[in-house]
Amino acid sequence: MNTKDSKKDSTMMTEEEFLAKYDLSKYPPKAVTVDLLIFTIEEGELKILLIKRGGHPEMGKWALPGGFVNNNESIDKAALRELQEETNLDARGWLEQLKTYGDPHRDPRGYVTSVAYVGFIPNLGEFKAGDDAAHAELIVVDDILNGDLQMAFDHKKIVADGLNRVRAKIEYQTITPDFIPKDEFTLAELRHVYEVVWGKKIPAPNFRRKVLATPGFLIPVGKKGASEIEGGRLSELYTKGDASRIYPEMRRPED
Amino acid sequence: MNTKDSKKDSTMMTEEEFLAKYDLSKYPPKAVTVDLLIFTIEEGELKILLIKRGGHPEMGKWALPGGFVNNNESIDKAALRELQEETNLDARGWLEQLKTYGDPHRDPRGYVTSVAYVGFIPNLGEFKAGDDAAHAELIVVDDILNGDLQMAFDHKKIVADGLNRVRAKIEYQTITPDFIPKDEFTLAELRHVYEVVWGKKIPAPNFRRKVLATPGFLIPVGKKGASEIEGGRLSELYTKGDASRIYPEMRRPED
DNA sequence: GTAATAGTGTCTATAAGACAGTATCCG
DNA sequence: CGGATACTGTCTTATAGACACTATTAC
Repeated sequence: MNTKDSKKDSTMMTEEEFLAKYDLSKYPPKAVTVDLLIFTIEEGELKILLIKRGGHPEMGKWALPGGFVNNNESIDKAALRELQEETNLDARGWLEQLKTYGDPHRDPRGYVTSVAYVGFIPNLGEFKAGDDAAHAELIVVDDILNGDLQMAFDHKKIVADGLNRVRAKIEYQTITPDFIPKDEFTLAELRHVYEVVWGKKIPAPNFRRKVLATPGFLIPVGKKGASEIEGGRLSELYTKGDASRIYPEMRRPED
Repeated sequence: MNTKDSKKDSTMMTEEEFLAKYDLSKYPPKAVTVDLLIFTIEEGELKILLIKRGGHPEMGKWALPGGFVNNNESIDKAALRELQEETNLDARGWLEQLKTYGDPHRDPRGYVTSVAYVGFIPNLGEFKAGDDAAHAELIVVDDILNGDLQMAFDHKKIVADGLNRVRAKIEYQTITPDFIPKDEFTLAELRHVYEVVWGKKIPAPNFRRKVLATPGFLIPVGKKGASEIEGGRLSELYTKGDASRIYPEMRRPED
């Protein structure tokens, strides 16, 4: 680490240029926001929390909830704060960074850099009533991607990216129990999460074999629980275990 | 899409408040940078391009190459531009967004939001000589993570995240041919890429079976090529096919 | 009883791990 | 020829797909 040497080597850039290059004030400042993709399952359908824009631009169109990152908080922290404001819930379930979108033309007001987060909150319908949530609604994801719903900015693309992430993530991470609004659940309820997220039916016996063969995924409670739908045999209840990976991955049906 | 209705529903926020909330000038501007994690294989070792900092802060420590995002370019475009400046190469191989790091305290000069990109450039040693590359060097990744090399800011953490991404990515994406500096290559050379990135030995016969069983991964050229190392039988040459996924994934040895 | 769902068992196909044995090259 | 690497074949084990069959519940 001989800094003297490294300075002398700098034939292609003087120290002055180096400092100028790293002077924050000389470089174009940008707005940094977080956008939240909050998935939930309601009435057997995969939905996402959207807000109908009341101001311009893009007035009347649907947008992802979110807001600006303050100077005294990390981006992750800003995402959790916005989540709390939008849903009245602390981070239950699961929340992680998806991707950052930045382009001169995605917002007409200026260069907005927006860091998108994906999350999953069970039972969201009961809780959404935050300050900012006046216009908030749960919208069926399929209607966003394949319907004629008007989405603001590039938010339709972000929803598509987020859905891909969730669908891929549940193949190898044991996060699906967090998508169920109860601590104790049946295998049918867990299977239902996979079926709704993937939009595919899964053969029950093979699903059972796979999840029970993954050590630490599920812990049997020893009690029987009622099926959600009437009729049929009572089923065993399970809790989430401490394993985080499913290996080999859970396979997603093809068609 | 009745905008009149949605305005009337807005009991918790007036239109004025809404506009104020979305006025860019009222929110804290931040510097946005891109950081590049450029991996390469040189002399059988996995290395990454680093720059020894000639200015303060963190003078004398090693940092990821990168720079500020201009107002007339997207973040992706800025990453490609910096790549060109640092390596004198257009985007060969593979480059994708990794993650965004933003925290009030990660840079002492102010709130710097930095969008990290991971990439892989074969044969980098021959090309790195860009304007900004005066202090650039290829550093063995293991020395960064497990050695006593001094890294600036949170860049050690970013390198760790990037390595995990690359290691996971080559399990299911057919990007490894891009890590070889030739269009026509042998199976041993491809296997070598996996072994260096994972830091694990792979049984050759099983590797061969797996990659050849993946349709569209490799196309036999019909010629024989010399092994890199002296001695031994000549091997068949292959080109990259048009498949992008390996399914089921290539498994990474455990120990 | 019937209808409906939970759970078991099994047969088959696919894929991975391990490794012996053969082929082809260099010197 | 020997040494080295490329390639083939095969046996075993693990896992997935398909699906028949039994068990337990509500009515």
